[in-house]
Amino acid sequence: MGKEIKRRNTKQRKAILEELKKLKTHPTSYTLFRILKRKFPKISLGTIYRNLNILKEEGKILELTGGKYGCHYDGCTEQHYHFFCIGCNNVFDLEIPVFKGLDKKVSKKGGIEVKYHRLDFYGYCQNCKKKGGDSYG
Amino acid sequence: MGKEIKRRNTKQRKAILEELKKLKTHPTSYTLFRILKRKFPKISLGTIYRNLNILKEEGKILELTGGKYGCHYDGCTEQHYHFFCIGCNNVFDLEIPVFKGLDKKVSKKGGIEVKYHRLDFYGYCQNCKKKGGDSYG
DNA sequence: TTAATTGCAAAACTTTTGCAACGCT
DNA sequence: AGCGTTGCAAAAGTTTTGCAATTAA
Repeated sequence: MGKEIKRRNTKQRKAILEELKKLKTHPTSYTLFRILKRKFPKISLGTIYRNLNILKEEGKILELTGGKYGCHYDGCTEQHYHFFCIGCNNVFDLEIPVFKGLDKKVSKKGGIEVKYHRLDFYGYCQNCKKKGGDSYG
Repeated sequence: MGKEIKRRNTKQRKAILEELKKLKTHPTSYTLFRILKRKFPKISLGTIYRNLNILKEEGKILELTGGKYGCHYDGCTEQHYHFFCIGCNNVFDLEIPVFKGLDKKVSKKGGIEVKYHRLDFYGYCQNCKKKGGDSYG
């Protein structure tokens, strides 16, 4: 409806999206900032945040709200589920089938309008499992 | 292991837990702060945060990391799933059966150690559905 | 050319923390 | 009495924003 903004394809925005598509360990905004600084030494956190919000709005990336601070970002927008390692704080994609039809079922049962769902698993990744044993709790 | 701390049962902590058990719309820390201020006009946000962390550590409440800012808190620690209304920002419990055994299955398949999972639904609640129609998108 | 974007700095917001006074046990 | 807890204020961490300069189209 309102004012359409004509986006430009800046080097910075391109690089952020590219990095997100490449990385398997979905980084936080700050991690992304440190990575991008290698290529753009003067890049600012403001630019990172602005572009993450734009890319999210355009549906090109996913925002994963896993921890208390700092969302993690995912360059793959196909629906899939995630595993959050509580040892190393990394986030991994899981290759388990998506529950299709679940949203509709829940909508009907609850009298609500479910748009999407998110299924997150928490625990220790292969690496942290090896290192920590069960001292982790 | 280390130093066991002997907790005291203060009025403030008791009231916070009580409020959380009572409310169906799981509040954020700040909402809780405003509610508790009615009973304790001088209560501070620091007290809210400290107690939420203690209660969480004691396993008496659940921390729901739904939005970018501000976790929501739930006074019920039985495993269950949640619905986040993207209209009014409230969070509701869902009464759908829990996927038992899912954690084990995913652990095996992924070579990881899943401790628990979280299933969140997003959309419009009964109220917001009525008000907004599909202008919400 | 021109309007979106950047880098920078400051502001806004959430959460934590140091400390003296207070209050459970 | 002893020490965990509170309220307050300041600090730390995350995210947004105003603005002049830059840059993609």
